[in-house]
Amino acid sequence: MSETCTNRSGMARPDVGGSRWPPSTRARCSRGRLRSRAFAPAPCARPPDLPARRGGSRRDGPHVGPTLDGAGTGRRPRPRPTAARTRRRGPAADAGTVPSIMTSLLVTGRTHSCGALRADHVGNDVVLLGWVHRRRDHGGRIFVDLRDREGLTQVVFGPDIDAAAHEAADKLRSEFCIGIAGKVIARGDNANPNLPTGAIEIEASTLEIFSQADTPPISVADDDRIDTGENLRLRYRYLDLRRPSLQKNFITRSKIAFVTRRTMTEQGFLELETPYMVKYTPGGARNFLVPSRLNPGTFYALAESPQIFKQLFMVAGFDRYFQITRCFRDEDLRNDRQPEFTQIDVELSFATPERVFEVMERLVANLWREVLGVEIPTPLPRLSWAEAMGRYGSDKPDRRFGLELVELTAQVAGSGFRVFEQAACVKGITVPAAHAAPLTRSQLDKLTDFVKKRENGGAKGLAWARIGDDGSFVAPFAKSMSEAAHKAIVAQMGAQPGDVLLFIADTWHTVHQVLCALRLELRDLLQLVPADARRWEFLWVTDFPLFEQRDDGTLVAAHHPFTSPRTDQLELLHSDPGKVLAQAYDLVLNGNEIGGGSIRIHRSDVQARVFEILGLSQAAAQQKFGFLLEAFKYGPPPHGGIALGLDRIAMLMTGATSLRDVIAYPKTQKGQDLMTLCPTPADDAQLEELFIRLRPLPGAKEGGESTEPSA
RNA sequence: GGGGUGGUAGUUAAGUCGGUUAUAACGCCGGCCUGUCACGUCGGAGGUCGCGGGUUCGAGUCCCGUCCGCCCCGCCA
Repeated sequence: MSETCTNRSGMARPDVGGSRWPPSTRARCSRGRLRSRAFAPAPCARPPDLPARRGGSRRDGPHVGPTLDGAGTGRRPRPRPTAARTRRRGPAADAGTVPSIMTSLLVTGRTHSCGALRADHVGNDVVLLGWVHRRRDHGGRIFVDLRDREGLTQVVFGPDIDAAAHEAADKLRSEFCIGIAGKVIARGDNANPNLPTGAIEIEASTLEIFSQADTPPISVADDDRIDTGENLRLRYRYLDLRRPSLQKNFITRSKIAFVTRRTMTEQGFLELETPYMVKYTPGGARNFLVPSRLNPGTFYALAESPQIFKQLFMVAGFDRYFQITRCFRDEDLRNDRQPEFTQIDVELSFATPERVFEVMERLVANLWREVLGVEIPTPLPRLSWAEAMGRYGSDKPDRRFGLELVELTAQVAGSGFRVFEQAACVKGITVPAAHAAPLTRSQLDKLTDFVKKRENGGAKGLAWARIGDDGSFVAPFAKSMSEAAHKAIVAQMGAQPGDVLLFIADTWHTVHQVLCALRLELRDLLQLVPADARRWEFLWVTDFPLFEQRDDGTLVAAHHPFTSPRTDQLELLHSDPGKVLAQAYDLVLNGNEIGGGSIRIHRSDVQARVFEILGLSQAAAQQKFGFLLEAFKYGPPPHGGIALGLDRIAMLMTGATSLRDVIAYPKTQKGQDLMTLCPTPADDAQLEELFIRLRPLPGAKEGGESTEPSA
């Protein structure tokens, strides 16, 4: 990267060219004092009418709370907004003119949420507290949709209901935070069937404005109607989070956490905590580093996961552990990846894979039943890694649709078609006639381009065939291939008239990678999974390979180095370690990996052999994991566990399309928090205390530019 | 590190081949309105076209650089 010095300041002020703050705030800085006076609320003169006293209160005049212009007559000098950028709305109350809290509806408290009232409540005197969602002013009637996290309730103001409250309601604007007191009345013919509270409304006798609001940069009321840019949403995250759709997500997320805690506790698991600041572990995901002031020159790492600590809990005899915990990984972000994320972390002693599955299946069943009202049949289906790869080309197959991969290598041997004959592996997908209509010649050309792309696996090409109504085999390469091969392919793929057959011939790896990508592309292209279909295809993928081979031929742990081989394959560990299968498993939902785990090694001889295969010397293993190996000298129980990605589960359960919609304060793709403008350079004094000196930053000019934030 | 895509009023977007005063909707401000519920209606204000540089008589538009958002590869369970 060549932009880091400017980049450093850019981190502090992402939009270096423009002003960081919206015009309204700039206006506030220069004219705030004057404007504040104009909007100074009147002190509260008398206690509010409490609902119980409402009957006799109207004559006394309502408590109108602090109003915008005192008496609302505009007698106070009100500076005319002259500059283009001046906003109408000033900041909230000046200090010193805050109304006495003793007179506030705050003291009365709310009687109901804004989503609670129904026809049954007609006649009740109620107090509601919330935000102005929308205001509709008809002169003699002002309607306000009052919003809190539970819903919307229509409040109506009128001169005949309460003149002063009606007059004050004239000043209400979007997102003012207010309280109202009044009587629930039936709406009769005017009921709004689109609102759960639509059968009733509140005739407001009291209005209290807790705080005013500038015109918000994000329209809370329009919620899903306007797709506000991600940068604005993140800068004003607290407004974004006011949107009912996001509130729903976080209410769901909270339920998920609650049901998890209850279900795990019911199953005998203890909720135990592990440190976030831990020993740096090389390998795996990149760690965030935390310098230690008390130990100059040394660093903690932020935990990638509680992995080792939960295993030590097993050594400690806690038997069953779970934790809803944050994990930190300094890797590039994605739509479904954040640098800090939350895991449901689980470990149990005397574990077998089935015992882990049983526990997690109960959790899944409870979550879907209690959060979504959906029954998930258990046990969940299982598929070995080898079968998943063979049938779907993926270790996290989306099984909401078919299009399974069909092995054709044997069928095309000796077919005469060189492209197929010479390939190490040939596989195909059958697109049934019912879905094949969009696969026109030009569309097939596009799919050919698709499979050639590097990110999709980089196949050399896509071979296709169409089965004619008479069963004929129609393909560009048909004449290059024997009739017998046509028949063999059709038979193997179970092709019917009208079907379109797609083939990839290449290395085993390429064929599976490409067909996996192609399969998912066809899912979207042919709309094989309707977006509104709430289908939940869970799957355990089991028996992962213990090791993966790197390009240089060395083996690395596919899961992590403490993963146990299958007990029936300990011999292979010596004879052919590359073939050893692990007691490792993933939980997959609709093509998303939502969890993964393994049975751990508890035998020191097996662990030693695995380290040996990984090329880890005894000394190196001792240095990295000495404390764990030492612990395993003292009677470790056989154990294993799993971690579920809470964020991804929340994303799928809420139907959110991004992790950012289920994480309250997420980071951007560059890992920045646009609301707090983080990260920022550190004070030199702070660095000095840590004995840290910055190296020249990439792109820095000689002599170095200031890295101080310019804001 | 790489590929793609976007940045125009408070917001969401349009802006043709480089050419008059940069449009629209919503929002905002003022007036009217007693049954709306995305209220209606009349009037008004509102722009550093992300930023910097260049080409040109002339740049929102073309070129170079840069910042930021998003999607993806690499990376990462």
